[in-house]
Amino acid sequence: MDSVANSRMATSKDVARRAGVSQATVSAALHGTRSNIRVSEATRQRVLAAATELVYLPHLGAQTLRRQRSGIIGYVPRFLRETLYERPVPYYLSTHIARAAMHHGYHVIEVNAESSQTRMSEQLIQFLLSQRVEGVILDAPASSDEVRHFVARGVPVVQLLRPQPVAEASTIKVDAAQGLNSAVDHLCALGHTLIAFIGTGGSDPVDMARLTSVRAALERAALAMPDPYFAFSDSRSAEAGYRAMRNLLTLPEPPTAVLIMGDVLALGVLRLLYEQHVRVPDALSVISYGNTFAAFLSPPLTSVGQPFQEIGEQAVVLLIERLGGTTAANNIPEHILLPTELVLRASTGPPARGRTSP
Amino acid sequence: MDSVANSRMATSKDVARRAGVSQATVSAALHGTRSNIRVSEATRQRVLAAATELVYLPHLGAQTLRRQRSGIIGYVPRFLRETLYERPVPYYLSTHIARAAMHHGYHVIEVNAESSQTRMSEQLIQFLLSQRVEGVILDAPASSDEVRHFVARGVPVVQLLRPQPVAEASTIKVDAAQGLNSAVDHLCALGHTLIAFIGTGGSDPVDMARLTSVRAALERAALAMPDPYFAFSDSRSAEAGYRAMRNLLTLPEPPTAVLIMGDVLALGVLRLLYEQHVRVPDALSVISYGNTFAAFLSPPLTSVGQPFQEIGEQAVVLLIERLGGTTAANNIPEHILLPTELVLRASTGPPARGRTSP
DNA sequence: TTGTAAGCGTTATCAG
DNA sequence: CTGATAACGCTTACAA
Repeated sequence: MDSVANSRMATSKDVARRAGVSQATVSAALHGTRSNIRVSEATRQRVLAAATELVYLPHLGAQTLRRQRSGIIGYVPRFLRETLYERPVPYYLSTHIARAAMHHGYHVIEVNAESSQTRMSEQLIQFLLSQRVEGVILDAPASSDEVRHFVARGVPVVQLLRPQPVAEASTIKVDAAQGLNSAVDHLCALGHTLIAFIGTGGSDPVDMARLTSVRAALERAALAMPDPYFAFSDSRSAEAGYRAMRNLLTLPEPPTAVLIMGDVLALGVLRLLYEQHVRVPDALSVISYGNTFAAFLSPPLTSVGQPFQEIGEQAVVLLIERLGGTTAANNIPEHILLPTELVLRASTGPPARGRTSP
Repeated sequence: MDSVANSRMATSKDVARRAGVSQATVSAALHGTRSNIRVSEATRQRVLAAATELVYLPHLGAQTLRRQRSGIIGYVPRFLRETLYERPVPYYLSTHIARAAMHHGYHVIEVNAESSQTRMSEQLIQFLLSQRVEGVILDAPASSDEVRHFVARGVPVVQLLRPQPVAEASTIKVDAAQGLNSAVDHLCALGHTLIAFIGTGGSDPVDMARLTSVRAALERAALAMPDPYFAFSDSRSAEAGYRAMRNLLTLPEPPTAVLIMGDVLALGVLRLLYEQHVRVPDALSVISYGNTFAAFLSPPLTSVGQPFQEIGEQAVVLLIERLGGTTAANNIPEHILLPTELVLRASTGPPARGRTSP
């Protein structure tokens, strides 16, 4: 049991009294060399001892108030839902961001309750601003207004993966091309000639880039597939994947391989295939884009992987670089494009010899 | 574009000046009736207008300093890892906790980077304490020391799911019995007589309670299974599930149904079954305990569900109740036991007539 | 109904 | 090398 008990927590004044020094000395002693004030080793030890005895912990609010910085960066994952499968990406980023930030002496506050009511989201953004975060990382922000909430107040922003067009914000995107090229090449090398595509249609630049990459890779392999082999879903849900795959199986010549633009879509695809007794990869090869939980499915999916750790770390670095500049000094946004990479697993193999159906 | 620009954020003094009133009036006006000071509707409007024009947001640090409370509760998920599948529970709780807290006028700070080095965890706990959280919710704390870090400083604690024995902390547990009873009954009603069990051995009270519940239910159904049908794994990982299931399939009379004490274990089981061409539920019925992502697997698993929303909400309620008492008044810990419930899906069916193997 | 002033816990400046 | 002192932004007695 500690002697402090549950009364009021110890303050630096308490530590000062106990060590027989002034409050200022306590502050200097605890911040080591970071302060330009020097304190003798003897008193330094005395202060440290007093601090541990009183289990002293600085009051972050007071610190933030006095220095003009909080040492906190905000992280806003988007489209969080009840279930992890609906949007798994933010979860992965979260730990990498927190870890990287800590490494640089920052803490992360993540805003964690998404709801259909925008009001709540605004409340959460205000929470970050009221905490005086020094910068924020926004994962696929829903609107450019959301980004501007921060930039308008001079808070540096890094957008991830699906950025809004806001000039003042840095971005980190992922280049789908390499990974998808390798995916197509991989399927061709296995001997596939009937390759289908499942993805969201829409005009989102990220989605369009993926489609373009796949089309280009197929053409390069002299395998341009006719339109019916491209299934465009209206959402990224598992159900959409289920429906898309069902349609593809009704084609006169069903595909022997399918490229799916998202692990969640793939979830639905696998469910349909299981129901219909279509074995993977014996009767159909499957590759997903994302590699969030692809490794954990049955069978484990060959997948185009995104470098989540890099994304998280770079996001922190980009942000912290900008915090160095005193005012609007070298406060210019940067843009990073990170490569993707094919991860081979058990869901791809050579096409079946005869017919594909059960 | 806002007029504030990126200089320094507006303070209540700025608002006061702009509205032509004193700082105190601003405070009173913004906190409505919560302050016992009344302010005329006219000036109130003037203050509000000024505040919005300046996009004023209070400085949480200053507020925390002055009132002696932060309005923040901490949440510490445990055993977070890189991948969500290794411990999916915290993720579910997170949004429910945040939502419930906000509903009660609190914010949640979640500590998000777990690492093998304990040092980092301590840093994160100190972050919460330095933020002067008013209470914390600990999900399955790793050690009782971790709990005591908080109670020793008079910070109320609610432990979830796998509590440590610390008298001062409230707990929320789930009662596996009902759900597991229903699970066994469900399998019996379908005609199963060879039911296997996969779970961690160990002496953890939660694990033991689950095993006891299953044993009792089986006996009540006059179906006490011999020892080889109980597979005890050394971990809760997918690999452990994979190995356990592989062993069960080598039994002279393989089971026609299996109860798995965790969705992650089930992940490995499904992978093995897929590899071995054992169809679910045709050749083997599968029920998992947990219902975290059971719905998303192929086939969707019948699962014993835990009431995550309730757990999150109750945790917040338990905490906030204790914050009301001024000092060590009615500051007594409470203990809640919530029921579990069987959720039927596609992974259970009648046993196969003939032999079970491919 | 409103303004004045003090103080929450820290740190930075300035004397000693 | 160390001690006073002021100030960060806010709320709350208390006075007007």
